[in-house]
Amino acid sequence: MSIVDSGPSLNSSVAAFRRFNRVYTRFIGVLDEELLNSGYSLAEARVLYELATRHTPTAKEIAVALGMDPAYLSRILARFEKSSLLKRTTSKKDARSAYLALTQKGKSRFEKLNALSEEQARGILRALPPTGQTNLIGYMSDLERLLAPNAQEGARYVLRPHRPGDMGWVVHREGALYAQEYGFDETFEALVARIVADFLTEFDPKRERCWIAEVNGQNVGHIFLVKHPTEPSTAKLRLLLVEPSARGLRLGSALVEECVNFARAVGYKKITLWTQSILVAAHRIYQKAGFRLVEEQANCKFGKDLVSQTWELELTSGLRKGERQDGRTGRTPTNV
Amino acid sequence: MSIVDSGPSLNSSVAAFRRFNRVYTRFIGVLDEELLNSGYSLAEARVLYELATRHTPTAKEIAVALGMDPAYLSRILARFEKSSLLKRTTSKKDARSAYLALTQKGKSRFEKLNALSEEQARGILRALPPTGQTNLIGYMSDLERLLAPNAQEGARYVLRPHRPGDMGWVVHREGALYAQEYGFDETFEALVARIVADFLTEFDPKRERCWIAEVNGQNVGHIFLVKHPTEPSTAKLRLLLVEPSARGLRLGSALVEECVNFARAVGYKKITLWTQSILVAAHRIYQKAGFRLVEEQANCKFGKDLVSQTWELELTSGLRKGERQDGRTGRTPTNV
DNA sequence: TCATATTGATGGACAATGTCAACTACTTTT
DNA sequence: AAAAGTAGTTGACATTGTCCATCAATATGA
Repeated sequence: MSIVDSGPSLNSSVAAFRRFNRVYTRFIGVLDEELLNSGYSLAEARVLYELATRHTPTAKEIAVALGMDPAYLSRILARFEKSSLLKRTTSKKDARSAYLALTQKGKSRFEKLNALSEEQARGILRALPPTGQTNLIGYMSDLERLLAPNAQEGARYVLRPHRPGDMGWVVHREGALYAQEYGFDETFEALVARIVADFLTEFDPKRERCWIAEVNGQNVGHIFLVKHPTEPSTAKLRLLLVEPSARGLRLGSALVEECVNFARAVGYKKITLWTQSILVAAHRIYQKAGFRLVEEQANCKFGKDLVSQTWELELTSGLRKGERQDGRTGRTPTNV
Repeated sequence: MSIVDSGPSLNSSVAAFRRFNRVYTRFIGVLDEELLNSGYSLAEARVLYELATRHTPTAKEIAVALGMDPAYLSRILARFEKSSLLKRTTSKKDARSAYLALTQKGKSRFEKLNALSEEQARGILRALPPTGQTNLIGYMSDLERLLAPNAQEGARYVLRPHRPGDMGWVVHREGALYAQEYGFDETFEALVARIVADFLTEFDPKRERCWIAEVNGQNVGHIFLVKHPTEPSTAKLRLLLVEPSARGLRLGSALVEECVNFARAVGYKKITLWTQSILVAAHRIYQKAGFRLVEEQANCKFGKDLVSQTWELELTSGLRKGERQDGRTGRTPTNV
């Protein structure tokens, strides 16, 4: 067929790109159709959304945001005002424009519409298997980032304690990621499984903790702080991981910092951690947090020749959160 | 802000999903706007596209594909015919419908439009760095696959052996699902973690196996067959799970059948399994596969009062795949 | 076999959606 | 202070899409 491109990869990328646009146009069309039962047209619904989510916008602002004809918008706004969903206040700075704000009634109408759309989205997400859900959201935010690189602010992470299923997820990601990036074999995944099993069965909430990092409701990283098996005043930091998709958020440092603060708060005198020499990105994080490399040892593990390392951080020095031991800041430790 | 949901993670997934839809709606809008200089309306362009890429479609076919009002389509087609872009041939099978085909002129018009859209796509892709390009296309086709799962096939599953990361996934889903549906506590997840750790470290490929079920590339179920710890001629079936999203595909039976066939093939005489009385759906599957309940025992596990069960299947009877021991078929076992 | 749906396609009427250009009332620039 | 520009509005109008009724052909079934 002559329409279908042939040849090298840009062409087939173009074809894939266009096909996706067709499919997604259709998909959005179906979503929108369902929302049309709400009594508002699509254009109205979008305007309502912008009105509700912005702080006293002007008409211009909304027209630009939605790529909408100002005349058309003007009429929609007039309609909203007439049915008292909207109040306009003429700007004092520029008497030509007016600040727009929803009335109580307008807000409640929006809430209804919003709930409808949310319910719809929820339905779609629930119909997918959990990995499908995670992937969907992941791909979407990746795409979004590629298409609108400026509006990045959406990527804020949240740290939370572990929940049922999280330990399995930890094993899953450690196993998959280290196999993919460093060729570790399945004995590594088995080791992680044992570590988390022990963590769960011997968990001491007062002196141990796991943090899970989420972005957009998806797990993107984790870290553990556990008691040292023999030394009561020493804690072990374990299983630090940050998903490739979440790199660049300083999430690794945030996780380590969280651990160190907790360890200090519950009275540990020292934190040790065990890692591999090839995990260079992690070393920078440990270093910045004040850990020092104290031991190296070559060994053959996880199907690879590796050099394992032990790092330590003394907590007795009176250093506070944010201060460094690596000498890169000029500040001297002060009192506690 | 009152629109932004708070609370558990499905909500923030929903928010991400909706945000993406807004962003992409806008993006497609911009793309479409540019194409409007071609002299054809959006609807016309889409119809033209369908006409060009299908083999002598009927109007119905196109209306369905585009989710379009048949009357509206009818008018567009009439316009096309009038400007001789289109030829209609009344069907001999059904004189109500007509086969549609572009004329030479129609094809050339389409080519122009197509070239325009292709140029546009090319422009967008070229503006991205090469990795961005690859990623974009990758994310798009992944998304597509998730949203429009293989239409003609329906939901077909694939069974495959385990890969790195799969054991973690097993723990994750067992932990999350049993916590959610039956309120099991974290000791259950710990138990599963130990089981899979042992499976990995003592794995005997000749006599043991794990099957992972996939639908659309997403894990949706699993099962394990392992050696009995003491009886060499006995196998243990473990960790059968089917995701809620994949129920109704007879996946559970397929997984058990796979296990039983494998056990028979490598010479086991008996399969036992350990389960809980509350897992009723699974029992039907075991029963259908010929297992019999041989023992029940009340105990307190996983934070619940439970009755655990042992089921057995004898493999010595010469039964073959597909035959039953429950007497529901009239067939008598034949030779093997 | 004959009455009764059902289906594919179309036309009329009409509502909704969107566009263009002109205009008002202001603000900024020079 | 004139000229140019901007936010918002209005009228006229074209486009786009929807609903309903209808027609002819076909399928269904007592």
